[in-house]
Amino acid sequence: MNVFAHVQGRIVAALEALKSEGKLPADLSLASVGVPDEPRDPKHGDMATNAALALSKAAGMKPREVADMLAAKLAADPEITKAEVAGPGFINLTFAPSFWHGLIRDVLATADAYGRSQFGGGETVDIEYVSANPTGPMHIGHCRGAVFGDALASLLAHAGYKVTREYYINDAGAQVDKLGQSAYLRYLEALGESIGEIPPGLYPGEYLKPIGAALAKKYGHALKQKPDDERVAICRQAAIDTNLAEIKEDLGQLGVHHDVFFSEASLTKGRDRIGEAIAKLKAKDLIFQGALPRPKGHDEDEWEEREQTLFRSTAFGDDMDRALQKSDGSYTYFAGDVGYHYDKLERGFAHYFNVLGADHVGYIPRLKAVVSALSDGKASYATPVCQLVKVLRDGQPVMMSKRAGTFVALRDVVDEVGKDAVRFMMLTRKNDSPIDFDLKKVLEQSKDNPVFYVQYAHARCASALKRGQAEVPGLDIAKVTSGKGDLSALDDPAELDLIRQIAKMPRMIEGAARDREPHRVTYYLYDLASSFHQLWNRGNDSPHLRFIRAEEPGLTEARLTLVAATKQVISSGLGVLGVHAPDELR
RNA sequence: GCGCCCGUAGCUCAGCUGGAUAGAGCACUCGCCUUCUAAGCGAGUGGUCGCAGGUUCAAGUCCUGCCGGGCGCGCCA
Repeated sequence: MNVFAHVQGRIVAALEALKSEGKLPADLSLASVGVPDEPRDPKHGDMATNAALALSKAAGMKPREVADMLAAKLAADPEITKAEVAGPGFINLTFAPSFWHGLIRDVLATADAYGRSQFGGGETVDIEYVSANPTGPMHIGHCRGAVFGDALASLLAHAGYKVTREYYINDAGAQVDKLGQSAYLRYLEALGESIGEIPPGLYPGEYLKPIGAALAKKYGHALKQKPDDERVAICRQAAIDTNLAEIKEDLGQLGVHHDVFFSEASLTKGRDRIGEAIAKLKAKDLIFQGALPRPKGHDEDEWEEREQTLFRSTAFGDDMDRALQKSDGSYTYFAGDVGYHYDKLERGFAHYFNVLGADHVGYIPRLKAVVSALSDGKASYATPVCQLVKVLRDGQPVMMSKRAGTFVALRDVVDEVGKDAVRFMMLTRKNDSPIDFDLKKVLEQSKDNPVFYVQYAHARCASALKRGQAEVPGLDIAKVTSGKGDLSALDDPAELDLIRQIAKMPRMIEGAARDREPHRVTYYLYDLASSFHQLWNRGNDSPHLRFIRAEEPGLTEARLTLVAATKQVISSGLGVLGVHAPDELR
């Protein structure tokens, strides 16, 4: 149950009643009546609605006038104990404790389904993320997009969308040819030949050595006899396969899984989807032969004008038209993306997401142009950008340089701090803000470390339930965890605060899904954990507030039911983030 | 030069469909352990929400301009 939507329904019903009583104009549109909000100041009650303010103009009445009528109507609702008009025309609502107790029962009855919604209406969504080139291991820079894309995917799934997670493999083009050449050198090396330095432009990484060794084992000296392009093709495929397997393993350790791995090379196998896409664009008069203008910031003498096949992306707001074929006639990388998006559109999703790294922002206008052109502007296509991750150790930047081979491998980080910490920390910022990721801090077991703080709250819940069962003889734990017990003893303001926090989850999920902001889940969980820790510690100063009161089984039952509901919400919230909710911390 | 993003407390950042007195953590000051985990909790100090206009009953939030910072910008991938 989403209590905010629930109360909105009550408000609309009250307004309809006023309309039929002739107290409000019968033709008054209630579309501007929003979801009630939680007031900033708790003294203002549990929820506030600005309905009177929003309607007064259309109703031709003073805001206070509308508010007074509406408040009187709402006060008659048995769940509402107080409906007061305040300020310019807000109505502050206070609910009976039984209203909140019902929510707790609902949480436990629906369990993991609490917080889920039908917001997405079963619409299909395709999310492309990671798509790291299979030319080497994953490094820390890839991991933010991986975690963000994965969390966004499960968030949307939670909010009622049907989600496909997709990875685009760049296994065609010049870079993978260079990869093949590099692997061939490592193969020669494995056969005992002296290869010297890896030439500039090729991949010098150590990770190609085992690939070369495997090739040497499989082919012996036979590869050397084959023609150049054939042996490079063999080495290329071997390197791609191995690298991709490594990438999948790295992603698996991070808890990231894709439904579809789409090969760039496959675009022109069987059917030539690049050609088909270009033909389709050509029919729309968006393809032409021409020369690109010299971009600003380039000297005239280093600029050579060339005639080539271009896509008219300027018709869609891009800075310049984009090349589809190189001067030698082969496709550009962009042409591959044209074919790929053509294929995606053909598969027919309601929404498309393409999670990109900060270094790809310049690429966005042409992607949007292609999708818009191919779908006649009909496709819903978004390209969330993940900003850079700055890796620190104890406040000091960890130097990263591909050339020096000192980039931070994703696997090393996951091995060092664990999947949960990496995932949670990557979601503690909006995707378009840069992140500082401190390897030391995420291992701290303290309040400074939000991962720990939230997991600790969950562990405390588990501990309280366990002890309750052991220490309170008459306690029926099944009654507690199913929410079937008597909750009337839950009336302390601190307890009701925690319940109100729990009540926010469904709305939070919908808002986060609507705005594609998984980071809101982490903030929510932090706040929820904070409310729980607060209540727990109230028991230090005021023993009568402790969850477990051996001499009062009824009270214990009610309080532990609240604990069980808290545990449930933390657990399913962490589930959206792909972070484990442990029953105890070591 | 152009495009995108960011600018909120000393620092790092939240702020949801515009709503009442702008929030959290860190840092700083003070208080709390014979306790269901003090691996924590409470209180206090601290802000012209970059600047200037505009829309609105109401702007940190929407619009315009400017200032400052980040990223990107030919057939690379």
